[in-house]
Amino acid sequence: MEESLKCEQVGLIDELILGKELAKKLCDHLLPSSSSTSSSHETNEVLIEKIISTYEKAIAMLNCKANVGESKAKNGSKRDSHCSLTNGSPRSEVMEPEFEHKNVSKKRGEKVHGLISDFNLGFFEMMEFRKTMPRWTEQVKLCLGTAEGSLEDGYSWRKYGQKDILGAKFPRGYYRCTYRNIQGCLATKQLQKSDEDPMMYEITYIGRHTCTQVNHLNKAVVPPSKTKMCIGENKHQTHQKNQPQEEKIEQPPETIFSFGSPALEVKVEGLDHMEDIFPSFCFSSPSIGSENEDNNNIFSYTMIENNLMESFISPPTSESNMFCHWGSTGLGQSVHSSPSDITDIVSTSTSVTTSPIMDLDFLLDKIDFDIGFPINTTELCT
DNA sequence: ATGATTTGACCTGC
DNA sequence: GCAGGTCAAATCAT
Repeated sequence: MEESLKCEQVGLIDELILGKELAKKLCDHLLPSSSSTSSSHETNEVLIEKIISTYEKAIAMLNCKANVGESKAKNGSKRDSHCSLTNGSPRSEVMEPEFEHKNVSKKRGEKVHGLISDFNLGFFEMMEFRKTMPRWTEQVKLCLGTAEGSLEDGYSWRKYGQKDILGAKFPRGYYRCTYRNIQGCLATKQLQKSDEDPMMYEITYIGRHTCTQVNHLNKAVVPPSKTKMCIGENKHQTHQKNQPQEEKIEQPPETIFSFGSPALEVKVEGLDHMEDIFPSFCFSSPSIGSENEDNNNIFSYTMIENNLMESFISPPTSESNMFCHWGSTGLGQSVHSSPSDITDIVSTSTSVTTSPIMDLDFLLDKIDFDIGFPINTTELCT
């Protein structure tokens, strides 16, 4: 049993490595600076197909493993026998032909979800996954004249519920990633208005985004740093008037971020590791890169899959390629965006750049698990 | 017509 | 049994 698991794991790793190699090859073909600028279209197509096939195999392996494991693990549960490739919804039932339809809630069993997630986790894996999802809380203060919509964090959320919470004046809003069904992204957040200060919101994020949303790179909420971050030109006026900056700086592990607009102030709590939020985009600066290097190697498989596939398959809609340009040597590489660039980027969060394809250096760096964020946070904060 | 939000009902864990 | 979290039909907005 253990051996077969090992085999699967090795096979999975092999597939992923293969994908990486193929992506590199493709990069060589596509990069203008590469030796072979005369890229053969056919060859590129073949490489792309191979890459896709590689990741499909890897997914299949994961599915196989998941389906085998879950049926054993959850035999006692009311919801057993529902191991299928669902979109992750606990109440979604997409049955494989060989599975009996049992114990389906009268109401909710009626509607069978047609969408099968690319994420392809089995039902019970999903449940377990949710339990272990990273979870952190931010406190966001809105200033006067700022619409609630300004709480947006660069990700696209869809509200799926609202609930009165015991002891809270205001109901709690439940949001999930808009791309949940399309890309299987399980990220959710809960928005709770503070009792004391209606302008203060507590946002609880649950789970990482595995979807490909480019907006968040422009508006990213939480660039990891152990110190306060100020992005933008208003870095000295972005805090609550009655709260000195120094006081906040000395409050690790809570992290406070302010943005170009004075409208928002963000505190982050409950984070053990910054990579919990940005598994693929650890905002390490060259100056702090070394100490965070280990953490930066953490990379979500689904992020690889989603981003990579999206890059090759989807039409180029990237808004932030200039923001994501890594040097090919990886971690802590040269910053293509100067602090002033970043100011521009943040302040024009809705602008769209016209870079035709996702930067391949960027892609490769991700594949190399050497992810660094091109912001020198310490410079910005001084 | 399509997608997002609202809201009452349902499910689960404590 | 209760509270929190989620679903999904109904409704609203574009």
